[in-house]
Amino acid sequence: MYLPIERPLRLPATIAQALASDIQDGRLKVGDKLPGEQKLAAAFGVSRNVVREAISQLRYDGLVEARQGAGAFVTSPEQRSAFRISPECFEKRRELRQILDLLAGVHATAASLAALKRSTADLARIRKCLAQMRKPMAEDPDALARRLDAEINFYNAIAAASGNSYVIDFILFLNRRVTERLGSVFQKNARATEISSVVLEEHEAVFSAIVSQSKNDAREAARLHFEAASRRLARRGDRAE
Amino acid sequence: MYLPIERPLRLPATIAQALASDIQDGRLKVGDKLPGEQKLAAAFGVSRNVVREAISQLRYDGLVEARQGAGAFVTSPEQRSAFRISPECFEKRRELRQILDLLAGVHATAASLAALKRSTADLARIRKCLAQMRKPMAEDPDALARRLDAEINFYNAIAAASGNSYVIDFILFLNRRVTERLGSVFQKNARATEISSVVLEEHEAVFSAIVSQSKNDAREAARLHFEAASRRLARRGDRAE
DNA sequence: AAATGCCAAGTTGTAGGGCAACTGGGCAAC
DNA sequence: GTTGCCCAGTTGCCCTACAACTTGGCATTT
Repeated sequence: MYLPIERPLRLPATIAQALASDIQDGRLKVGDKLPGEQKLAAAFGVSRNVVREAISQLRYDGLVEARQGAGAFVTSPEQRSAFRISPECFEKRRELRQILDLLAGVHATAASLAALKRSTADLARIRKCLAQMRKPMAEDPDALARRLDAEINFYNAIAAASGNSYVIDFILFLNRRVTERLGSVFQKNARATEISSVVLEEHEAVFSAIVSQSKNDAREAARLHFEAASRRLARRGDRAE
Repeated sequence: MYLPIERPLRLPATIAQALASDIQDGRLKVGDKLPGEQKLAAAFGVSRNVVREAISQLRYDGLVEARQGAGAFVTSPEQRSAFRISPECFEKRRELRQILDLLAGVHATAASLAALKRSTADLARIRKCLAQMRKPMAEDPDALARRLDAEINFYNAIAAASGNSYVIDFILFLNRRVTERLGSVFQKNARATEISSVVLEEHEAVFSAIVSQSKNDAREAARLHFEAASRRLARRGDRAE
């Protein structure tokens, strides 16, 4: 019933964010030297350990580079070692649409690869997810969640069949977050407990293309679904906001 | 002339990798509690601070979740908060091809969006990069590097014109690494100081589609270029390895 | 017996000190 | 001018201590 209460950010994370936004907003430029750990500790009023953990996170993302004996320096954007999408990015609907655009291309690739490489076991798993989506759902509070789960599983299964671990990880990484957020959007116009026949046809088109191993059709079908999803999100946005 | 010598990994990073691979390889399953920080410190023979920094990195990536007073627990893969591609992934040619497949889809999206939204200023920037690629290069040691730079800049400029910050970041994040690695592959058959007319035509097709604002053509042209690049890499692999 | 309140051990979070390893700049000797 | 050295400053690592918190068990109460 109740969600776990939101815990305040720890000190290292707070300081890491502060420093990261200093870099992002240009208050610290590429090549600049960060203040020493002792000075930062004094400035933020925390111990040096906390500052060290904060800088360790920045270094881990490749935002800064620490040279022992010299200091920590802001690195150029090209050498970041991670592509991070923080949870807040999913809040704004505009951001969400941009992420959906990015996802569309990756899902298209995944479907295309899956059409090429799918095993019969892959096919069985995907078919099972599709059957789950076709089935009408009971009208209980979890109906929407289960519907979204079914769609996630379907596309995760397709990604898994692609055999490309980077595509798999990327889709696994984004799918649940995006879908959870989409769910909260849909929930406002609370009537979407069932997958509309239009959407279902989009999914089935992807599946049948994978069955017949036609990679171009699969790519197009996946792309069309996610572009349509993006448009549907925009329309709901027009109505709701 | 000499490259800076390779520095050994710091202790926290080493321990973070050890723990991460324990999770990756299933020695620590989802929901498991990690050994306490003191025990880990004793086991690795380091101080608790080092262990803390290591766990801080894992937590930052969402691999584990630390609850004060309870312990650190392995989280499920879906809630990872970052998509990370470590530098080693670019070493193996097979991995590189998989990354190229992923990139193809994203670049296709970028080109498509760029065709829709490009301003005349965007167009000018992209055109300039294209001209840079057309120009024959002087035969000096840096020729290959400059050639690759020109191709990076071209596709970075297209990404920038897409207006989608996630697409931009993702492409900026991957392009340079992939291209550097491609460069070292090409360098072995040292003769690629100039962009072949075939490849140049692929680039020009992308550009002209963006000029004429035909998003479908742009998407296809970009996809075809990166798929062709992947095939070329595979062929070189056959010869060289 | 069941529910409640409380305590104690264990764990993570933060503080603050200290030393080793290293860097960069200035200075003296050559 | 070049070399070698020293020194202040910085990061990397270690140590101890305490605060904040969780968990499980025990005692108390109902």
